[in-house]
Amino acid sequence: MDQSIRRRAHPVRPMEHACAPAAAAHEGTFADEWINSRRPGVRRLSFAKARDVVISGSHNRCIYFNHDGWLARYKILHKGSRQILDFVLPGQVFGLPACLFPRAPYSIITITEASVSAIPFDMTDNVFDRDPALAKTLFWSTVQEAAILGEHLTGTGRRSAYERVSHLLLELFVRLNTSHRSGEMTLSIPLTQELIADALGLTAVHVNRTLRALRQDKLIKVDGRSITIVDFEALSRLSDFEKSYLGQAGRFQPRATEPAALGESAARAMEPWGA
Amino acid sequence: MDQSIRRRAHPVRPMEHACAPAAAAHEGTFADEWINSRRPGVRRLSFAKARDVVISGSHNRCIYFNHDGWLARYKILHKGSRQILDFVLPGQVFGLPACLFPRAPYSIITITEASVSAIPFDMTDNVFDRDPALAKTLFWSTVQEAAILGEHLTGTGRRSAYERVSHLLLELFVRLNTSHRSGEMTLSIPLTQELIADALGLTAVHVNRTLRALRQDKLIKVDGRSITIVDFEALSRLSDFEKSYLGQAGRFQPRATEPAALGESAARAMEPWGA
DNA sequence: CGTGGACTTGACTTAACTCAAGATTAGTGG
DNA sequence: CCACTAATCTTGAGTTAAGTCAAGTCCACG
Repeated sequence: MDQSIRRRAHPVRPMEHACAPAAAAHEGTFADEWINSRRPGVRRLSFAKARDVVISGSHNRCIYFNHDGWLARYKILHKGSRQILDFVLPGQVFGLPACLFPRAPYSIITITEASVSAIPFDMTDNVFDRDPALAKTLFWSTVQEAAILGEHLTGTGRRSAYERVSHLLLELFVRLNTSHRSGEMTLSIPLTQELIADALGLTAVHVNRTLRALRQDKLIKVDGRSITIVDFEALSRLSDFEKSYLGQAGRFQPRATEPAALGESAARAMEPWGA
Repeated sequence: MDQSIRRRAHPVRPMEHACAPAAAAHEGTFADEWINSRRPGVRRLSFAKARDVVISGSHNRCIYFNHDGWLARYKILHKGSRQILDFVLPGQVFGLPACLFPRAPYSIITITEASVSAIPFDMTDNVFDRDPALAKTLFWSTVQEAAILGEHLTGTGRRSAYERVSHLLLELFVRLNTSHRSGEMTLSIPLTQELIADALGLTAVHVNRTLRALRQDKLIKVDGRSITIVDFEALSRLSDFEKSYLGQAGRFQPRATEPAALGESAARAMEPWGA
């Protein structure tokens, strides 16, 4: 049966996708404290939906920590088409290349409302010596980013639309850590079909048809902006999904509002360096 | 011929080298000395053409420094198709993810004969403290890799075949530093049309037709394996080429056999950290 | 000097795109 | 809370860029 015409039981608002209730701006989360303890001068910022945080071609003096929103790294070509390189999920660091290169190689836009910490960053003041923990985190996040980009490149280069959409859903599923909640195979994502299309190098129209096909093949269910993975195994097989490229965690911190989890996850993020 | 069979023909010779006894060539170049002075235990290895140096899914205990060959990072999908993520040029470091992840996210194969240095690498022994220079180099090379992957992703996702081929040629031109030699717009590349196709997410047949079109449009000239850029400006414009994503150098070291150049370039590679 | 790899080209197919028009849904102000 | 508007989603019909299949040619090299 066609899931798309089912009425949604619960209206979904953007912030609810974002893994955390919107914290009051001044009410510092644990992540704030952690960051502040190492880097004075950190500012907390709130962005509305669809705001550019980093603009391609410009130079930045901050890197950012995303607390609770979704963002997208993207490029625009002269013909006007957009390629989304990757989505930035809660707990991820972003904006590093805009600091390292004289001109940021891509823009970063908010997909939902987002509150982020802007962390002053200057490579010339020898971060590697002064703050090795930060350096390691940045290193690790860059390594992860490269792995994800490689996987996305493989997708746009060699996978069919059907495979690409499947792969993206599985990737998001794993990165959102939903796996914990055992049987729960439903993910709530704030992505429009157009965003999905731009991430996969397809058109929105074709993503629509592809989702329909996946529904009809009983591999997924769609209910508004929430998607249920019906047959994880089949999707993995058909799309060559192998989650190891996502690393242990896939992100730096699972919940902005769960101090314990942060500590745990930060430790895990550092693990490769024996921290 | 059936493609899946042809693809399977990629020689896969598990290396007995993995940080094992040095194979050959004791005449160390300057690069050797430089690397050795910081990392004892470095071994010089020689690879024939079409040998896998890193195999997807395996774990490594070495990173590699490429002295003089060309290599390609690639993935194979279950249908047998191959996506080349990027080419490794002389002077580049590679193989880091195979050390950091339990399973290497991609394979790396030699395109030409190549002599490389295998550098024992263990994240758990706190490289960041013990050898900050190496850490910085690895960081920088990863940042560069991510930028290049992002550009390639944009290509396969949103550019036409015509644009992709143009863009690749310009990228290689810039990365090979040929720009120095003023008017000289000819580059000699060891790539078959099949390799180009696999890097761009196209078929070899279509790359062939595309090159013909570029020739007919008087944008390039092709003479065997050497290609001349006839109209750099036009190619840049049509393919949205903007070289800044390649960073200053694009690589760590221009020539393994040019000590002076190495020092110069290594310094430039470190520059972002004020080294 | 012949054999396999790389390159060419033609004829045909197809996955994905484009255009277009409705149907739903979400967001806004009154 | 409703009405209005703008996104977003959906589907059909026709187009096209790129793929597939096939049959050569041109070599480099053992």
